[in-house]
Amino acid sequence: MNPIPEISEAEHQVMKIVWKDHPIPGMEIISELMKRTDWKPSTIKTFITRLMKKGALGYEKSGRGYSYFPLIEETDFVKNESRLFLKRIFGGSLKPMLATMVENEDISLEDVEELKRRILEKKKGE
Amino acid sequence: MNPIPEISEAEHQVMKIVWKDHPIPGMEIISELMKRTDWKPSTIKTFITRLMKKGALGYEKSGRGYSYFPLIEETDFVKNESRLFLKRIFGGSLKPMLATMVENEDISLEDVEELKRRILEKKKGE
DNA sequence: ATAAATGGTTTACACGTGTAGACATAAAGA
DNA sequence: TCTTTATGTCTACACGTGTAAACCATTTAT
Repeated sequence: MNPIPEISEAEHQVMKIVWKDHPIPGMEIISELMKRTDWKPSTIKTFITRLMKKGALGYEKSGRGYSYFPLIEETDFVKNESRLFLKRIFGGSLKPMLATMVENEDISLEDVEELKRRILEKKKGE
Repeated sequence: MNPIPEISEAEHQVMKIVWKDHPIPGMEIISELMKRTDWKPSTIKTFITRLMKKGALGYEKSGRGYSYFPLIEETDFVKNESRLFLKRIFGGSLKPMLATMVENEDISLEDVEELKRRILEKKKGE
């Protein structure tokens, strides 16, 4: 996986649309985002341009304009952000992070059982 | 807990020093941070000032200058950042987040057992 | 009392980000 | 073909952040 570029919050909104469905025409990105936000079309265009400059989006001709597609995988992005968060707030150690999350968010015993299964699965594969 | 102000990455470094030991003289914050970073004293002073403006640090006279202490709890900050992260990257749901973390970071079965104990403890207290 | 040192306050500047208008170009309709 | 319309590019600006020098006040040593 290529190094993930820095993606700002607003840009992330754009990426989420593109990850969901691509290649997607610029026009559709805009109308999709205008449902959820009160950004003007020019604002969204700026974000798309910036994402292309950052190497996060690629494009291809389609109809009157372009269609866009992701150049970075959502899973890679999520993995990267998670690592950064873990490092930034918990010095990189998972345990205190899990403790905090469990302390403050809703989680059931079944969820933990599932987690256990996952870990077993993973260890088996190694 | 009062609403947590936005604290930038560099400012967070300052907060970590102050959380560890307070009230702490400005001078000590500076020498402590100069060990870990290559920030100039003026840079660190800027961060301290901004944190005071944001209501994250308080101060009291001590010796020739001031000593500083946190106005927000580290646990509140961590809780807040965790929520924001969860919301931003995982739409607020804990389960996919845990799955990702477990998938990509090292975690042992014992850790999960401990997690289970914690949850039981918490549920008991409710 | 003056000078030096120590630490706090003001000012500065570049870069990313949120925000968006103005401008250009190409396609489509009259 | 000429005008309208849709879509992409350029320019703009304020605010936060990283970065730091310059300046000022207060204490301490000479």
